[in-house]
Amino acid sequence: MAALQPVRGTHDLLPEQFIRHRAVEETARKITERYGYREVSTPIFEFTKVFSRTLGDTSDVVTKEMYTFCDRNDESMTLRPEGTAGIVRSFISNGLAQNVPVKHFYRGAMFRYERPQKGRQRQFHQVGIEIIGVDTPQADIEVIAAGWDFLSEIGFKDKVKLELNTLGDAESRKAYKDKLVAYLKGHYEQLSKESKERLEKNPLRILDSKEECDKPIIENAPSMANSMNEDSVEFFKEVTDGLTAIGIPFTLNPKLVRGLDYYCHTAFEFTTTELGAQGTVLAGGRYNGLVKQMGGSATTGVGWAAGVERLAMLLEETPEFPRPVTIIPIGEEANKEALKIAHNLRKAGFVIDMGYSGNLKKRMKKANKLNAKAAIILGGDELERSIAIVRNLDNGEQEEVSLNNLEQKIADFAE
RNA sequence: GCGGGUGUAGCUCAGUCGGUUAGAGCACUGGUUUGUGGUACCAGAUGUCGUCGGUUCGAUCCCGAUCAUUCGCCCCA
Repeated sequence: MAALQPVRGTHDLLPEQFIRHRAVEETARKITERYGYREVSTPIFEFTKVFSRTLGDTSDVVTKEMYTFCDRNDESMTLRPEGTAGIVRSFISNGLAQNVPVKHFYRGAMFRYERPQKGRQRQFHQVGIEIIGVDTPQADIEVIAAGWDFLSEIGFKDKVKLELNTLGDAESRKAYKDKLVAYLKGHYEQLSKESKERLEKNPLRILDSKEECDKPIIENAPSMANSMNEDSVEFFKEVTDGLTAIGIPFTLNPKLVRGLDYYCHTAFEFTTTELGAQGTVLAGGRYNGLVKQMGGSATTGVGWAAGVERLAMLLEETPEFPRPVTIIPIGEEANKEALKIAHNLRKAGFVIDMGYSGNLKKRMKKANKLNAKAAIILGGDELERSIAIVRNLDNGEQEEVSLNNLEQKIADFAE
């Protein structure tokens, strides 16, 4: 029993599920392509240090959620828990600093050892984009706009809400962090157990706490905005002005922070209330220090990632599979002929299904279940006369068609 | 990693206050219709009642563990 179960937190994607995933991924690819993002694929595993170095050694992702193993050469490898680190590594490995700005789209499986629940698997899929090498707020605006267009295109315009914040540049961020920690230490005893831990690891996260006892403390905490230096304020203003100019609605959320250490300046999150606790559907931000931190020359980046499973769940309708035309041969001779006919029709671009077994009735049923548009019935009698019966399965009308005209006839069903 | 719920047919779920042949709907198979689907009617098949252990004369039902799933915390896409 146990051996035949999929590993905890992993799932098979059968056709009905997969077609939803594909709709999400393809929409993302198509829309971001309009913005000039080109698809790339980086390995599903990397040297462990690619992630440990970049995600921050205190983040939960690195400390307890990575699938890390030693290969036969005793090198530490890790299944990627997110996409940005791999994209940045490939940016450096391939010397793409020559080609900035680099605009890449990616999709694929990510792995995190977490406790599974709705919208949270151990193997899950993300689509994402990164633009590397543009320092100005235009890139932030473009990236957010691409995300917004993508979500609108799959029909979630009214289901998601864009929240926005700025973490400021390194200087502002450090200044704020110091101020916040000093403040929180003054209220240490009243903090929740979780927040006491966070105070060491990632104090900004406390702003996001849902613990009741933390809330009044957070209310009166020094605000991030007051610690922003002039450059950071100006940068963020350009981002918000730009979004307003192109009509993308957003709400400012000064408590919005990022889980991974490499983010600065713009942080944004598209959330929904329809998925329970896992409401974040697409999130990202700017990461100015990341490329350098990984060993490249100082280059800035912005990007986002979206959870494919979460978006697929939000999809109201399952997209339709292409409707086939089913060929139903009866008898040995017809079987042989059907093989050729099917082959030719497929080469001509039609979706052709073949009824392989059972009597005519069974095969008709099967054709109907596959939502076939038509059935081509080919028996001994028909074969002798070089015709086939073409039956329209939507209205039940059928007619005899010469084998020579079959392709033309099937073309009538194309629409 | 922590706390709660759930686990019975392929799916959705009922049920047994612990008692010997465990049910329904949908789906499936066959038939009414021997070369014509969708509708209708008739008939049929299907379960180690998640797994392991305990209590008991007897456990699918009670207890424990375990696995999975789900909700929340945590974290995050």
